Amino acid sequence: MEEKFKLENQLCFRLYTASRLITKAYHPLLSEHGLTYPQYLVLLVLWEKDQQPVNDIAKRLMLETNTVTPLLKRMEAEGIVSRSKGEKDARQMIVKLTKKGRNLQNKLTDVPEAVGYAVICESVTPETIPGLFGMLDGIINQLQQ
Amino acid sequence: MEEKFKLENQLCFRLYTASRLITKAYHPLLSEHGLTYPQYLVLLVLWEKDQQPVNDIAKRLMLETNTVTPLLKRMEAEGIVSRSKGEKDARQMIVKLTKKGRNLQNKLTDVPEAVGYAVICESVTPETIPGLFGMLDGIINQLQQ
DNA sequence: TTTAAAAATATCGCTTGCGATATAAAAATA
DNA sequence: TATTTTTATATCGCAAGCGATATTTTTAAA
Repeated sequence: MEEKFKLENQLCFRLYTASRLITKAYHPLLSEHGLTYPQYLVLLVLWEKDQQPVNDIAKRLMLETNTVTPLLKRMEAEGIVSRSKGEKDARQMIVKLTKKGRNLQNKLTDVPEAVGYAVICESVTPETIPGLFGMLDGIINQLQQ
Repeated sequence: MEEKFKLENQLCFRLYTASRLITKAYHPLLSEHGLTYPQYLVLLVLWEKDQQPVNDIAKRLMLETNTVTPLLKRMEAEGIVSRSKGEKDARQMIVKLTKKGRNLQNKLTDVPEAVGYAVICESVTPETIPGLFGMLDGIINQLQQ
């Protein structure tokens, strides 16, 4: 068997696994409030800046609109956001936090820290994380053509 | 807005995005041969060691069997693997490469290198990758309780 | 040896994620 | 102004992922 095909030598498999496992770590913290991880990401975006068109949210999360649109519809059904046609540009759908969506920030105040602690280990510490961020950002930049 | 909720400070979002984008980079190389990325991972596992029960494959990929079973069924339908009941243990399903499944290794010989080159950038080089692997392995170890 | 517990798969239901494509509105061009 | 192109969303179909649960077989315990 050639080295290049070994699972241990695959960067992608590590990223894929690490990503899935962290998302899993979020699960109990988020599902308690009826949220999924991608929905939480949408909230992070809207808490930073409310009232954004679908496209801006999708770009920020580097997702396609055909992923984000149904996601937002489910969040609308949950009463977390509202969606309304843009006034200047009738093509746009402006997404806005409801009171419930805003209040979730207080309820989730411990989540970032809890997950942060969960990943701390010998090779991942406050000192090494900036380097990790830099490499992941490098990969992301390289791949978003 | 608190720092802890900013998208830029989230490790998970970076992993999630990097993982998705690399998987996307694989897509044209794999779909050409009728494969998806998770199916390619199953092939990596079986090329290393053929004839494995579902559970061993799932453990190796750190996926649940309820993800792997349908995946393997689709691969069986494509004629890439065969599935048969274990002889010693009738609960097991032994997964075996077909000739087509084995031959795919030759057809995909350029894939690992192609994707490897695609991610090389200033912060991700042959010198820094071992450090990145170490940190991702640390996270993975930490999270698989 | 019955019975209970554990292990290996599988089924179900739901949310993502995305390629391909459609629709409607705005912008650019003729 | 009429037409074409671009942009913003949305729809469709399919393959993951996974929590919850069911089924079958094996192992352990009573």
